Amino acid sequence: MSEIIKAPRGTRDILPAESWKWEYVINTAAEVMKDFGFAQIMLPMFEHTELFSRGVGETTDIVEKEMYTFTDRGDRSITLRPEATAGVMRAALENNLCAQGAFAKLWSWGAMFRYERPQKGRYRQFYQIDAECLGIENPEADVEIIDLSIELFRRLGLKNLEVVINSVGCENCRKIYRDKLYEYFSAHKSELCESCLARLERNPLRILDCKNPECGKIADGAPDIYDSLDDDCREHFEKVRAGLERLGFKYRIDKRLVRGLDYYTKTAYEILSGDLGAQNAVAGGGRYDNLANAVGSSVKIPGVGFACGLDRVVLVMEEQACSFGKIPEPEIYVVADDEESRKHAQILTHKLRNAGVHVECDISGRSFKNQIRNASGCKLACIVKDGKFEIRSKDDSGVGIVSKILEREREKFVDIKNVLAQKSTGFVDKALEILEHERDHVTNIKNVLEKKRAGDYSDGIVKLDNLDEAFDYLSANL
RNA sequence: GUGAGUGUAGCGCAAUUGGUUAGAGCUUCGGAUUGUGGUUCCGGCGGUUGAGGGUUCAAGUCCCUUCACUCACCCCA
Repeated sequence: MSEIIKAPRGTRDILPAESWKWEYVINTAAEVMKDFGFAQIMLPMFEHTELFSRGVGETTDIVEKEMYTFTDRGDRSITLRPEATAGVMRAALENNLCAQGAFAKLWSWGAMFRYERPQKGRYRQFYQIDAECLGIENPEADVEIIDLSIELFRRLGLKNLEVVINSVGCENCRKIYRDKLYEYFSAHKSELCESCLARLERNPLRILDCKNPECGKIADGAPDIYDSLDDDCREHFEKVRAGLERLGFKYRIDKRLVRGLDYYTKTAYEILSGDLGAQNAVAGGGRYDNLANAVGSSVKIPGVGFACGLDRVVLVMEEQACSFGKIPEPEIYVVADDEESRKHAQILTHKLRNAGVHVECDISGRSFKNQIRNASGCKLACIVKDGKFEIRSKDDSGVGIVSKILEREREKFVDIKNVLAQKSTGFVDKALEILEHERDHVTNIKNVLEKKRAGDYSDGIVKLDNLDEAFDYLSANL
């Protein structure tokens, strides 16, 4: 027991009980992406370390302490991707997807890796759905990306979401703002928490993000980023806002929203869920106009995109009891009695599956009885016995045996008559007991008869003499 | 990296102030029963109580170490 090797910390197996839900989410995402004109791109899960250290930013937490980095046999420094955007950009540059003013709308999904302490909604190997629009500076691209992410959640049926946006300005604005913040916070050094003191030197914007209430108070009085935005950035932000309003989206502006990755410029946004734990961001994204240059491009390739945490989406959907479509379960269960019947059952199952039907047939050697027990969940059961095929439909259950039950009832009434006639001790109770006991059967008959009145005259049991007939019947009656 | 909580059958749980052979339920498998179809009954499988050490006549229970999980900080999706 204790010797079994376990999955590494922060990783997990998405088991059959869960995986069908994931499939639904990914399929839904694929549909939304198609409707928005985004094409799928599949990327390596590891890249040269430099891509992330330069793209994401040397001073970010991701690069400083969260990357899975190793040296391969060729002495190259390799890193398991901690996020998707840098890789998408790399692929676009390498394959000239944005050459000569062309633009690309790309989406992808897959595993990301970050070395962090796991907790609710956070894993070391986690999954993201990711969409990027490369080569467009126009704010309408920002709006489309935000629209896309909201539409994805709308289709998945998520409730209780909040869209939060901000502008972090371009490189120039940010430099100016950064200096202002540095000046401001330097004057309050003694009141800042330990980590904020470190942030002051490296990235004062992060202090705005601090959840420490003391730091929060000081941050409240900090200079406003909007006073540092130049005309272009301000106009861009206004246009994004106007676009969102045009589409009827509600959003909140949060001046403290600072994305943790250095490449963001201008638009930054997050979609938060109230039904997650402390890790309440279900998606996040924004614009990154100088990522391309950071990873070595000589031409400027602007971009906007977002990433959505799949693990968290599934978590929230479960929390909110959202639909994941249909649970995959067999439409037909083929039950076999003896060795000879098992052979027929096997062939019939094979033929039905050839025809694209989800069929189950026992392969473990279960008893006839247990096979039937298992079949009871299916819409149709085909029982193979003595070379004959008997098909029973779940919906019509019991229809074929009405007469048998009625006969039984008649016997019961005779019993009651006898009991009453004897007038022994407690005879009334005994008679009532018999009637009570049979009440279920009576309502069963009632249901069956009502079905018949509704026009359903099949008796629920179809007897067929050979395999081909059984196949034809089953194919036609799904 | 820091803090708190939890580890007992495949799953979710129980076991008196430390006291006999660690128990039922669900699942699974087999049998009986019926209207051969979600019923009911009987039975089988299933455990080094996360691991290691200590205290004790005696440890699932107390102490230490370690590992894992969970939640939170940090940060993010």
